[in-house]
Amino acid sequence: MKDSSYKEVLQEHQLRITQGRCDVIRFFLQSSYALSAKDLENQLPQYDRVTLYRTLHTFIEKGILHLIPHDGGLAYFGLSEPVRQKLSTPEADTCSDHYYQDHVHFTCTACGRTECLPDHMVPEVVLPQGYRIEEVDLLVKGHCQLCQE
Amino acid sequence: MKDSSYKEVLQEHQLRITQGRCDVIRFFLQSSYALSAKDLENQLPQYDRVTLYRTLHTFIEKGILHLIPHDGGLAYFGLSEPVRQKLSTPEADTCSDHYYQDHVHFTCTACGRTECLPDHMVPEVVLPQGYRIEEVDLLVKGHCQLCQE
DNA sequence: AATAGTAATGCAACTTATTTGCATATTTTC
DNA sequence: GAAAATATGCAAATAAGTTGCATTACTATT
Repeated sequence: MKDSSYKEVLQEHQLRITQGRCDVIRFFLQSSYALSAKDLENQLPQYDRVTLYRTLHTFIEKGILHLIPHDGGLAYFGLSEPVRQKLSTPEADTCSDHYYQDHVHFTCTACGRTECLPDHMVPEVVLPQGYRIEEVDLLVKGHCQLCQE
Repeated sequence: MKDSSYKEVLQEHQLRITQGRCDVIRFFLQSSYALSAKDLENQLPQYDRVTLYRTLHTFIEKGILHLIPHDGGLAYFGLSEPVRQKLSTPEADTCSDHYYQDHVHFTCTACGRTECLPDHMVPEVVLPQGYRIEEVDLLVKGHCQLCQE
């Protein structure tokens, strides 16, 4: 993966290109799991904690990352699917954020890791009159493939 | 609602009956929304923060409350459905925790409140081979009935 | 009803997560 | 390459949640 792809992602979102932001995106891209601020802190010790937090916020705002709902404690983040696709298959047309809002998140109660399961769409939800749905998250807990006894 | 009902709930879960625990249950029962530790702290200032945290943990362990996944840093809690039903309609048979694990949670992005929608069950989820599902949460975000413009 | 055993509470202090203000350094634009 | 705008780092603050320990309150039993 060339740095130029990261640059594109940042530029498309009106963000300045900095080493830190590229490193953060790279780290997310390389991870199959959702990451917390703590994870960034551990893996990118060359950057200040505060910078990492601010980068996370900026990326959430811009839609580069999404927040993954969880039971409390740490906040977890995942690369948004359009960005991951763009960076994984640079040839592909970015077709922006067409449908990929809602997918399944899986948290393993054994190893504690959370992953996005982008191939599993969330079934249609019907709510009572008067509710306007903006986003749906399906959170599954259990044991992942690696943690079966 | 008589205090005797709260007592029953506590007794059924092998917990000592204290004023604090009764007050916490009452507060959850009166609220249509999920509550955080902060909410308890504000509404029940006669109790120490630590006591409220411990009460929440105990109630989660015993199944009186359930944790509600959430985007932010705070943990949110809701009365578990069998308990709510028992306390709302004391005549009804408690038929314990038969099916009521998985329901829909709705968070309003305008007023910020989260509510349980116990009448909306979570649809069956199918994951790839090798995953063992233990629990499913469906989290919907949007505007609630009171927050339509 | 008194009591002994056990569990719950309050307080102080601690840890961990996250945020804010401000001075400095880095990007971008012209 | 200089000016304007934005990002970073540091220090310090706030906020959420936890732990240890002494004290108090509940419960089962006398």
